[in-house]
Amino acid sequence: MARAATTSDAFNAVAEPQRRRILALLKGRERPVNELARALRITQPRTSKHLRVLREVGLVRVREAGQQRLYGLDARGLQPVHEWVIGFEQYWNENFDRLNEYVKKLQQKEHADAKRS
Amino acid sequence: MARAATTSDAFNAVAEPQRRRILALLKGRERPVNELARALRITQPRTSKHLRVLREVGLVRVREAGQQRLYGLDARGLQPVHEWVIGFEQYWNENFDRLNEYVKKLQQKEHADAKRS
DNA sequence: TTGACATATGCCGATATGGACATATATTCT
DNA sequence: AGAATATATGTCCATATCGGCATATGTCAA
Repeated sequence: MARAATTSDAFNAVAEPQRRRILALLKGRERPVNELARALRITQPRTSKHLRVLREVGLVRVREAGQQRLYGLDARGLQPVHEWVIGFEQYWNENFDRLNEYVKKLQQKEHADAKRS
Repeated sequence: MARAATTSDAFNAVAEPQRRRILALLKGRERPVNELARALRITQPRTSKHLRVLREVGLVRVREAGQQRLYGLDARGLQPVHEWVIGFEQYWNENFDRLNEYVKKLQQKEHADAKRS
């Protein structure tokens, strides 16, 4: 076997910094390829290829507009990512850590009390 | 230039399905490598390598426990991912779409009214 | 010390990528 | 039709994986 394809899902599409920047640029309004390329300061072919990946995983859609193609954001594909990561929220939450320690201390105290009696 | 390293940040670490599964298995309790390998049905070396990546980006921590090494979740590194994706929430939200259309219709109506008067 | 068990690494092979460049394709203008 | 503009693709290169396998390293038990 070999390396897994990174083009297959939103997680992988979004793992590429440039692609994240493209998505950010598409918030709110559509943009033609060249505008994106200029904004990102990368070549047009490269931009097109990143857009292709984003298109294939459904994170952007294209609309023909004369000579140019307007790319627009379709953020629905990001929901799975959000749902996955949200499943870990309680584990990075500071409050949770504190609660956790609090509970531990309570248990230790109980233990000590039990011994004493 | 060549392909960008995927080992460098949480986004990339999490782009790998097996690694996501490992993180999920570490919710709540620590686990030794072999247990993870068995649960994922992948070889031990492979498991160790994925754990190494996760360790390098700080998503897991290790604790020596005699012969074995217990891996535990450190989800704080997932916060950047969460924050990034949350920035797109309004764009995939159905309510937002509806509101959007509603506004458009209002504008059209206004336009029509203006013409009529 | 020797053996069993748990993990981490090194090496090799196959392949997917990201990037640069040249070029094909499509559309608009003159 | 021919030129200019906007995009998409194909090819080539260098490199970063992912996986399997063998093996080094470390720990505990007899």
